[in-house]
Amino acid sequence: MSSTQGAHAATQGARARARIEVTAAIKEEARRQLAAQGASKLSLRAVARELGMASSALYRYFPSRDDLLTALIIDAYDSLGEAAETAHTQVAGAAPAERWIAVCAAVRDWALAHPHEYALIYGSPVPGYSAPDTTVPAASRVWRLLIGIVRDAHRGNGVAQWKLSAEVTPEAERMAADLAPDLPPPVVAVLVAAFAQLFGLVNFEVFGQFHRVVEDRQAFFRHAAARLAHHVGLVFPQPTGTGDGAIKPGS
Amino acid sequence: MSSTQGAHAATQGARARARIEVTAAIKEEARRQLAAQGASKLSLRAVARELGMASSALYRYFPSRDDLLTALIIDAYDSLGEAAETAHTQVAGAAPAERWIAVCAAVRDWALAHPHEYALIYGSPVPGYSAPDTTVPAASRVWRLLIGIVRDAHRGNGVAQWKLSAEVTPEAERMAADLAPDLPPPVVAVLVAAFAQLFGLVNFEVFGQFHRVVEDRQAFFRHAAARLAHHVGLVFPQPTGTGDGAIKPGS
DNA sequence: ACAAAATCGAGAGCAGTGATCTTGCTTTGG
DNA sequence: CCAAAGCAAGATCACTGCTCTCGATTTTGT
Repeated sequence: MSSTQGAHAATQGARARARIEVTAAIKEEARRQLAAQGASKLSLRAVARELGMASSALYRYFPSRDDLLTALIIDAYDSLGEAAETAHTQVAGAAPAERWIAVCAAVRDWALAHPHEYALIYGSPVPGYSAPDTTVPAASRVWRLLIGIVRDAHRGNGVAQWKLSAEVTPEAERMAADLAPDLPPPVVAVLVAAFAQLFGLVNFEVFGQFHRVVEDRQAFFRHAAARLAHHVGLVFPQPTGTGDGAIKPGS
Repeated sequence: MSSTQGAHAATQGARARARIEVTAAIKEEARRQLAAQGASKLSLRAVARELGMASSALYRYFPSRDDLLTALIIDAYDSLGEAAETAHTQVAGAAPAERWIAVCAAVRDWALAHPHEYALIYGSPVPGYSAPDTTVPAASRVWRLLIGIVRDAHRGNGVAQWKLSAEVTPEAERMAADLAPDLPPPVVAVLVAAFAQLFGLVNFEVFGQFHRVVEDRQAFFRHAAARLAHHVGLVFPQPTGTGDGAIKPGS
């Protein structure tokens, strides 16, 4: 039928190829409805209607509505991860603190551009259950990115001075062993917290909690992200001065 | 019918009294279903069924399902605010930093005890739109609490040393004028960010994002809340030492 | 190459949902 | 005491997720 019956379509029968095409079309339309009306109004029947097929036919591709949603969740994680990675590679040469901020800003930008998909992955889980383990690899891309930045800083000299009188708790050691065995446990603990706090900032902005509170949200976020970077120990290359960040809490 | 028909029920006719009783019963049953299955599975018909009334009768009390939800949202904000305030008064005499941590812990505890109600107010907005302005007063109770703590610290001597080379941005001045004119703008800016970051931590924990990452979440949260307190400038009364917090980033 | 097996699309149908409308009944208030 | 307003119930509409069956097509085994 279509003109795509070229020479390189030999991988498995034409039926398998049609299957992934239809699957992609379903996800595409679903994503459109998701972006338009949100996850709660995503309707299998409406997707089928828009695609000109019977609603029952959809169940050949996704066993249930929740399965469609988890597929969209994985895609959203990947989309966010890719956006973050792209932003990161574009500032690959910069200091770790700059890279940290760039990645944070990329996360924020993506979230603001795709609020409903963001809500799908970092808002409240839609029906009430948590996503299956298949989402884990896609979800950890941003994790890896930020951990890598701190690791680079730790190896190189962009590193923080962490004169840590901070106790090495057993929990911090556990997390460090799991996530980044080459980093000092207190740094890992702070990093994990910073990760959650980053998404707290994005959450408040995307979900309108900053309405009538913060106006220049771009600048506000940048400052907060910079403080977060400073918090995990990343220092900014200072043109003049002590080499410390702009904000210096404590005595 | 009930035994509550005492002498002080003279306020308005018995019909008005029945109305608020039925309204309360509806909200109670709705809250039960909400806690049991989450907001997406909250069904008007099921509530009516459980209450032994026709589904259409419910619309005399709540014009739509969303109106019921917003009523629950306001209640949830109030419940959280009350829990936080109770926790705060119980440590009224303590140092600001201790009180800060107590309030943060109360927020976390409440969220873990009422995950679905928490998701209603700090997760992604259920249908896709943000709650109307009627929720604002109830929502700001925790805000006021934390601002008050920092204000107390600023007035008293539990205060932070904020040797702020931090620039006073116009946005920070705006927020300070709106939220706490008596506080230095940079403190207000950091406070607002800390607020969002606090709920980022709670979000990750309630929504399972810390699964297989953080195990001893109680201790982890306490440390993070302490760092947040330190971040907004609150210092801990140190038995011995410099008077600084346990964690000292920067040079 | 041909039959058997797996896959697919469509339709009908079930149980459930939010919301509206009409019809009587009860309480209220002049 | 009787009209007016508030209330509950039933029927109904348009919609949802999901299951099942039944032909038609494709793939696969021999």
